[in-house]
Amino acid sequence: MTETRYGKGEYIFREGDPTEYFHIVKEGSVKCVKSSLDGKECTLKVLMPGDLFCCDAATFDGAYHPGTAQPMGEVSVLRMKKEAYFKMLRANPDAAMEVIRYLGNRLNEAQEKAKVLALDRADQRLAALLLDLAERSGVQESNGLRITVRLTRQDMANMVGVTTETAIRIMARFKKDRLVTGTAARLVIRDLPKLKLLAST
Amino acid sequence: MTETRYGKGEYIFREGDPTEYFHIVKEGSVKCVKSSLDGKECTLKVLMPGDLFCCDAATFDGAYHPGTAQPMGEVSVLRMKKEAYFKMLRANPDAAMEVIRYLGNRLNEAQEKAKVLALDRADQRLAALLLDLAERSGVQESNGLRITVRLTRQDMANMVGVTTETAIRIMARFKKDRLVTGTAARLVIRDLPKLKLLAST
DNA sequence: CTTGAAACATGATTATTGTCATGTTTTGTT
DNA sequence: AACAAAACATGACAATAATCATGTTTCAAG
Repeated sequence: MTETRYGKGEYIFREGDPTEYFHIVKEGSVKCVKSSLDGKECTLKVLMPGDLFCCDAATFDGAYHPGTAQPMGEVSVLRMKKEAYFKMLRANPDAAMEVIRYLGNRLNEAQEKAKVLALDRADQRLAALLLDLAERSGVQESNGLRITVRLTRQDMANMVGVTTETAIRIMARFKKDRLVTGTAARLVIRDLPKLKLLAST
Repeated sequence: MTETRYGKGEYIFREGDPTEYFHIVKEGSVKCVKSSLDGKECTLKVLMPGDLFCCDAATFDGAYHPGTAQPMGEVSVLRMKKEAYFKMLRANPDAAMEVIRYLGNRLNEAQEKAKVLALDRADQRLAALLLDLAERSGVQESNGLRITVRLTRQDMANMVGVTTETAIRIMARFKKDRLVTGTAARLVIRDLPKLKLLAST
């Protein structure tokens, strides 16, 4: 298990690269991105410390990465040769069962995301995203729940399948309605209950 | 491993039911459905013989089913108590590794689906659906590739996140453009290459 | 072979989101 | 502090898809 550091502008791996390693996030956060032929991008998930690179399940059965892993700021990643990892799992039923549970959870999550994309309006999807981020990376502050991952409006847009302009407009509305404040550098959720209501209405 | 048969109008399990069994499709096909609070439904996947109920990954780590499994016509399903299945996996590294690979593939598939829902237009999503079905259940016939799963326009709508009317209109256009013919009972793909082109443009 | 229900179809209208254009503010770097 | 680049913002307009209404065809059960 070796540790590697990545910085801004680098890639941990890119869509189409051969899958040599199994990865875990140690420090910082990592974006999993897929792109379509016409250049549009879609961010599947933001990984946090402890996450396996599940957005890249190809590690488990595939020769090539189906998406790109991009550091958000400075990150530190642990990695292990795929073969060694598989050997370890085979010798260690507890670890294998743990991975099965983990993948099952990620699969449920991905399907929940597909449901939201299929059925909900843009503002509901964005509300759902903010709730997810709040849960996974929020810290309580005097004026609300601050999201510690730095996300621009464009990042949010890519995560919920809308254009940057639409994300900006919806966030402006959220701000007007006092649901959130601030931008990428300092995003604070001010009214969690209302956001929850919106996401599920 | 016991075999159970289900017919029209029945459910194999419903969203919210406790997860007691692990399931595999033996014969026929099964719809995995999630619904939102306001009654809208979304079909995540159509399972075919040999498929694990992966659309319901909760079996692997969750107390309740996150979606409903509904037979499409007459189906036969194999099932096993969850505990017995886990015990088997724990004792059998080959089987466990197989499940890990399987879940990895399903996860990639779900993420690909999320990407399509996030970035593509309704007609492209429908084209992609037809291609997927053709690959998984198509049989070559004189006039094209017939899809053996019986799918109404409404089923298709639920699978790509549009309304029934929109699915009907798009299918009508596809028919006019000689990409497909027929309806639920007998759906035939007449121009696979053009459909592929549309799906990725 | 009826008959009722489901599936398919189509038009008119509205809601939602994308596109393009342009301008301001913030941020990070030298 | 000056500057460039990125992020944020907003308006006008177009495209896409939802909604509502209504009618026809197909299918399956009795």
